[in-house]
Amino acid sequence: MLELAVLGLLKEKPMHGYELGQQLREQLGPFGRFSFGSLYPTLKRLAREGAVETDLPKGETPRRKNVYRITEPGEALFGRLLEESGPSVTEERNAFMLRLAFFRYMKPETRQRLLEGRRGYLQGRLTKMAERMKNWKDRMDAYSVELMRYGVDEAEHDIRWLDDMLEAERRNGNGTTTTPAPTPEGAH
Amino acid sequence: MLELAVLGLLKEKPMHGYELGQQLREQLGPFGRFSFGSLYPTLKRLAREGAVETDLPKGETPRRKNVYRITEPGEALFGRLLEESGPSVTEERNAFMLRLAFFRYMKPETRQRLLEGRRGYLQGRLTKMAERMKNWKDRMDAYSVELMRYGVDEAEHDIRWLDDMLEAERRNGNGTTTTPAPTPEGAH
DNA sequence: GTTAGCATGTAAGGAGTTACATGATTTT
DNA sequence: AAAATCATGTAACTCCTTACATGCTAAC
Repeated sequence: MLELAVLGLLKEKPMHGYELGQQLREQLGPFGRFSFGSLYPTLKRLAREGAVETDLPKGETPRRKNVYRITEPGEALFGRLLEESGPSVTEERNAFMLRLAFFRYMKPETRQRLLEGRRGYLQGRLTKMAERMKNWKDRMDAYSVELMRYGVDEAEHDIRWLDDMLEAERRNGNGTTTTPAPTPEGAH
Repeated sequence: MLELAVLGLLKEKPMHGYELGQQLREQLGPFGRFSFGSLYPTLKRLAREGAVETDLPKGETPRRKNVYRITEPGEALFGRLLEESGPSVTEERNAFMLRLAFFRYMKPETRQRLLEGRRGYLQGRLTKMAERMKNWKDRMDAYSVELMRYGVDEAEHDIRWLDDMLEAERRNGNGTTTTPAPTPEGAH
């Protein structure tokens, strides 16, 4: 999570830790909040692994602004983290939203896979919730009902939203790159 | 988090671990997903601490359905966890939503405090995002823009939603009953 | 000249996951 | 009788937070 976010932000431009922390808050907003207590160790680890590097003279103890930039192995790692998306990515909102922030770096088919994956997950939740609403002999209190209603509304809203994004994906050359699959669907 | 959820669910009725797991998924839906790998140890810990109990003969090795029920110390703990809400509760959606699921157990003033707290937090985010949108000389790609738009829309939607709930709180006697009661079911 | 924010870091620990392991019961 | 799902549990581990500690730099 943090690793992916850090690498993604460093892809845009080299930054020092504190600035990265600010960018994390600004850009990802509520979808992924990290403290400096995890950010700095993550940067050091990535540096140790060679995924990022800083321009320190030699064995200098840096202090005051260590600017990191992503390396080629780091780019490769970023790519792997971005593509390797298990079910957690479609099921956890924050994980999905973080990926969305880096959609521009994805292959069109990965984007589509993710969008459809999340859509499917939400559709499934919606079905389950509808069932649950029907046989709500469950004496639910007003607040639980409200919580459930919120969940249903959000799922419906997000499905529409995902559909819009999927359509936009299709409009913007999806056929230019891969996806040779004919898939003879009827007219639109 | 899990502790609070478990105690809250056991307040409604005694359950065994597996059933608790199902209820967690059903009732809390996407706002808080827990695995059995954390649920069982949590139950054992709560039992050790005396917050929940099961009706085991003596030192029997249970296996197959251990029904737990909340104890008085457990109720007290639940109450404490519910009231002791730091900024994380207003800032983290899942934490807030979990509280909402147990709103009926809260004092009206706690409910109001929480609703207003979250409203304030969202309002603050909205202001920051608006600023950021204005000076978006930041060349943001379409996906990041979409992510930001989603965040703004959601915040605005949630603020309206919270306002509705706050008004409903005010309408329903703010000083009448301290517990709207979970429907006392006369059945056995 | 002192408060606020910038900048970096570490240690201890909390809270949960994944993966594994086992066996009973129900459904097909 | 096989497969699914019910039911419980443990061990190792991941990831991140909290709290602490330090010192610089800008603003008031």
